[in-house]
Amino acid sequence: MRPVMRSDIPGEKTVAAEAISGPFPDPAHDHEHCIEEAFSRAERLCADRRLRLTTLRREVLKIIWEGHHPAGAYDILDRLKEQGRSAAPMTVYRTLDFLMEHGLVHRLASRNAFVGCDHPGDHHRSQFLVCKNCGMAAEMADPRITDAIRVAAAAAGFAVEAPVVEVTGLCGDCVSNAGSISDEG
Amino acid sequence: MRPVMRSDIPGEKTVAAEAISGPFPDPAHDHEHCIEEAFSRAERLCADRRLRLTTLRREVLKIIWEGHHPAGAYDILDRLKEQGRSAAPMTVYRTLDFLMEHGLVHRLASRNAFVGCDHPGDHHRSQFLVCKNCGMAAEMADPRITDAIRVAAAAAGFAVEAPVVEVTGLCGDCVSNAGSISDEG
DNA sequence: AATTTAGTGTTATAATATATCATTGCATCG
DNA sequence: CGATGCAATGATATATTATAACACTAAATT
Repeated sequence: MRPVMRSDIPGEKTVAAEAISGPFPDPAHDHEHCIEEAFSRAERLCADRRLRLTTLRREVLKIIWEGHHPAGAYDILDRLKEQGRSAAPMTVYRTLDFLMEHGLVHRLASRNAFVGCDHPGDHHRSQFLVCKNCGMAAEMADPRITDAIRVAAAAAGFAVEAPVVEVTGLCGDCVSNAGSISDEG
Repeated sequence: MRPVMRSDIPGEKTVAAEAISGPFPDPAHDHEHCIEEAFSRAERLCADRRLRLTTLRREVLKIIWEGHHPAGAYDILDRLKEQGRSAAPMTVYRTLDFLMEHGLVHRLASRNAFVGCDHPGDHHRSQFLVCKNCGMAAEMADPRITDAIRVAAAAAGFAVEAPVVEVTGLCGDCVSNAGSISDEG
């Protein structure tokens, strides 16, 4: 409920402060921490499932977690090449398939782009908010949305399997800064 | 929310019977009638707005309304060519842009495909159910879904502009016929 | 070590979508 | 009516996103 405010400076940086404030990260949050967390989760998940978190997979996961902006497959490819890795589109798509299969990243159908998931593992039903100004994406798992969809679908005799909910709009920061330049991202 | 039943034979064909039964059309419905209705609506809308419903636009709209299955841009292109029309991808995409701009068709981002809209005009917020077995798509405009999304977004300080809701699953018919062959479409 | 399987490299191509400029056709105005 | 302007279409080229198929390597299993 609390609006994201630029005045929330990370100084007394409790871990929780970054996690529970809402789906969008604070603009001033410690992103290195996000990345570290993403890797701990990925490592734990792969260990549990006896999966191989190879160098390539780590590299791709890292690139995706460079920001909270969805990354296109060919953007990822370019970054891999910059890092000296010989890579082709297949390299990227195969790796993304692996990461998606295990819930470590999601694909945004409305943008043909990929974004990291901060609670991988369970095959959850999530929704995405994507700011059309700064490009930031946030994931929610709101049961009221899921339920509303399931109920409406059921009324049509339809059995839901894979709901896609991707909402374009303006994030709190960009609403506040409305009118100013659009190069936040 | 009466289930769709094959026993609804079109004989005493009230206009309403086809329209209000739910988002999915009856499998035995009079589809010619759907097409006619789609064209009356398109003609009325274009007349109202002083738009030109040209031959090309009619052709594309007709192709899209050949069924309730989303059609890919290149499928539409192929059909146009079959009809003797000289056409290139641009032809199709331009025409689709026009039809979408005026709400006559919608694009399904999760399928890169286009489907006719049976209540064009208002810039409505609709949701789509797409059967993964028979491929049929149905449009809903359920305010509970729209509201749930808006409320959840607002809690994140996010202002909704364009919600994309596209649900894959099984339609009533395909749930009923579950286990049988999957060539309904 | 031999075998098997998962992962990656590589090349080619498919599928979807847009940019740009030329041409045609329709509407309107003088 | 013909000149003018603009909307629509034609046509060519190219960008962007994604997959197929096969060869090779590395890791796990025996």
